[in-house]
Amino acid sequence: MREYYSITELTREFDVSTRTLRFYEDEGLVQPIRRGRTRLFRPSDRHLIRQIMRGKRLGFSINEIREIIQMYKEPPGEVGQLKLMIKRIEEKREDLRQKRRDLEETLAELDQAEESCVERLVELGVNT
Amino acid sequence: MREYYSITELTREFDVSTRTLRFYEDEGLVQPIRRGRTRLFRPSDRHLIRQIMRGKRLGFSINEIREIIQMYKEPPGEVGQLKLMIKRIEEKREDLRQKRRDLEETLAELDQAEESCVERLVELGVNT
DNA sequence: CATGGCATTTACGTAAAAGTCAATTAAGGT
DNA sequence: ACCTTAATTGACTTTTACGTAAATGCCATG
Repeated sequence: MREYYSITELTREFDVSTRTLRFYEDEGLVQPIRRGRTRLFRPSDRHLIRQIMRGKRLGFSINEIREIIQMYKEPPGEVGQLKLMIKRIEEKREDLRQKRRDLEETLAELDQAEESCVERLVELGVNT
Repeated sequence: MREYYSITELTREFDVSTRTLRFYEDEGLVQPIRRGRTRLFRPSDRHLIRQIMRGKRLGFSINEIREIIQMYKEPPGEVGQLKLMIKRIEEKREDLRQKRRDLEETLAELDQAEESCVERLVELGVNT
């Protein structure tokens, strides 16, 4: 496992701009350490970026992503906090399950759409 | 099946503002007919709104949603167009499959996070 | 030491997707 | 006819998530 990644390495890996990664730092989503002024991203930062990108693809806002990332961290020590966190995790999961239903429905409709197209091609006597 | 829906009925059903529905009309996503100045939404418009909301929850932009909606429409008559559409549909499906992978991974991590919390509670001797 | 090539900071810009507000207008009840 | 309520329009504003440009720093290499 590499110790550090440069900002440009990560921009290439995740296909984002340096501006974006600095923006995530401003937002407190990642905390690369500094050597002088240059940022050194650790594997943990890299993993966070991976999670951020996943969240983005799923249409979560930065704030939602921040919430989700909180959930991946060490569970809190206090009982009330723990119960609260479990509740929030359950909410997010419900959110994701809704997305999954949306996703399956959309996929199904696209399947149908494609079938119509293929049928149409057959009608037109195209050799598939 | 109802013939027409008023704008406010639909704002209630989908929990959006009138501004939003008018915005979608401006964007050409729905075309309610008019009686005088008031909009009458047909079941097809209602269905479109349902699809729009689904797309939004999945993080698609208005433009992407517009593209997807195009795909649900009648397939074009020309062979080249048909093949192009099939290609685009396949692309969107790949997009959705990626989202599905993201979703499953996120769900799995949340499962793990919750488990950690529950374990923690047990350690603290909380009667679950 | 000058050149090239990333990095950084600061500051301003912008597109998307609505929200908000004010001024009208139309429709329905009494 | 009048009043109220709901709907419309248009203009302006806001938020999010970065983009972009300018000025400058750091450092390796010829």
